[in-house]
Amino acid sequence: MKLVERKRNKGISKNQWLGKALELLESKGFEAVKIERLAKLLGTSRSGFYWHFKNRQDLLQHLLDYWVQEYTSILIDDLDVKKLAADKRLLSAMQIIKDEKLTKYDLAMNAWAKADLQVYEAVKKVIKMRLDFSREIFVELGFDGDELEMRSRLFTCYHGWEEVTFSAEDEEQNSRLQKLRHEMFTNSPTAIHGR
Amino acid sequence: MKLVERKRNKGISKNQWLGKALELLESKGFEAVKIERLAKLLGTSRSGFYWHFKNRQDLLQHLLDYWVQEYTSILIDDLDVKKLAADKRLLSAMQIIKDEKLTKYDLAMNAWAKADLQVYEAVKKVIKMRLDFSREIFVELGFDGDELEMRSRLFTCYHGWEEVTFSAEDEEQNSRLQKLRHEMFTNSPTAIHGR
DNA sequence: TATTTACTGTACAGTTCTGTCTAGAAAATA
DNA sequence: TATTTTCTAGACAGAACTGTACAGTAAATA
Repeated sequence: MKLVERKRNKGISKNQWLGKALELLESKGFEAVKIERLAKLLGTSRSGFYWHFKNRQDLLQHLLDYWVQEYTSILIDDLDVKKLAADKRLLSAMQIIKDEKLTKYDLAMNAWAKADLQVYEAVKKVIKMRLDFSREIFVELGFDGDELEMRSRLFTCYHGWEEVTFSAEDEEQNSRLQKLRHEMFTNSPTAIHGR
Repeated sequence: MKLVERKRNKGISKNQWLGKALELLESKGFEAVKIERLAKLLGTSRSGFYWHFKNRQDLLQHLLDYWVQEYTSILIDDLDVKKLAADKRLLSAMQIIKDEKLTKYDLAMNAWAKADLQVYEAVKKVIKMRLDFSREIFVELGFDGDELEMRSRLFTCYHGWEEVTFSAEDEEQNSRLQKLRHEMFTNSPTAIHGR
């Protein structure tokens, strides 16, 4: 499923409605995703909307499905990434999350999840997928028990929220910090060698 | 400024409007903070609202001010915390953030910031305050340069989003993980002793 | 060519919200 | 006791939004 692409018919396609909805979801939150606003932004009337979707809830369900598919599997199921050794995989993941903006809709989805149980379940599932991905890496790197869990959480949480939290001003510094973070995460267990 | 407290008059006080608004902001997002809904939830008509606030924007401004004051300074300006040595201060901060739920409104505020420049500025300021707080600790612990920056960001980001990202099921495990995290953060520099 | 698919525009009824105004009323203060 | 403060209720006009219905149209397909 690729948004934006058209079936060379004439009017506003389903994907164009979804695309604009996603845009609005990100910039103004889910409560701002109004059919009337979408229509105005697309320069059309609302009637076409109801040809594609049953109602507003139906649209939101589609948005959720799209997000779960395109912003989680894309990294986790990437065959090229899977082939890599654990520490290269960790570095690669950091880079892909950044380059592909995989956390672009995380804020909106998490805020939405507070108000909608179905969204909450989806967000929970996505976090579990990401945690499992991280855990697999840290197991291969020789960690287990609390050490494994601590590192997986720290990695998952940081790379999920870095974009939201810090403005990416100094690209050169960010690249150095990423390398340092990678070293810290792949370092020998804190509990054994630490202190 | 304490919300909830009343001036033993009779009706719905300014703080009661603010309190309910904060509740709604957290659970449903800023777009859901509607005067009509607040009135219904408080069991009154909307007229009193306009006695306390100029309009909806005025209410939102008050919410923002309240958040900036009560959910950032409380830790950073805490005199008891300030007295502690750096590594104890780090541990203490972790605990206070959790116990006092200092990140309770972070999600809502960050989502709101996407749509409102004033909110964006406030959120940015809060992040800067937290980063400065962390940096001070890591300087005292002997870190500098990229190592200092990396640790400050990792700490600030993780403790800002832990609550949102992970469900706090196993309290005993969480406490062990917190200790491990503390050890990892206070460990000798990655770049020098690492590998 | 005839039919189906994929839409568009307009109109309607109904809900929820906004801000303003006016007429109170009870509690606090002078 | 008189006045001021702190509210409440109800009505109004208007904007924004919801979903439904219906008539029409251009492109794709049979």
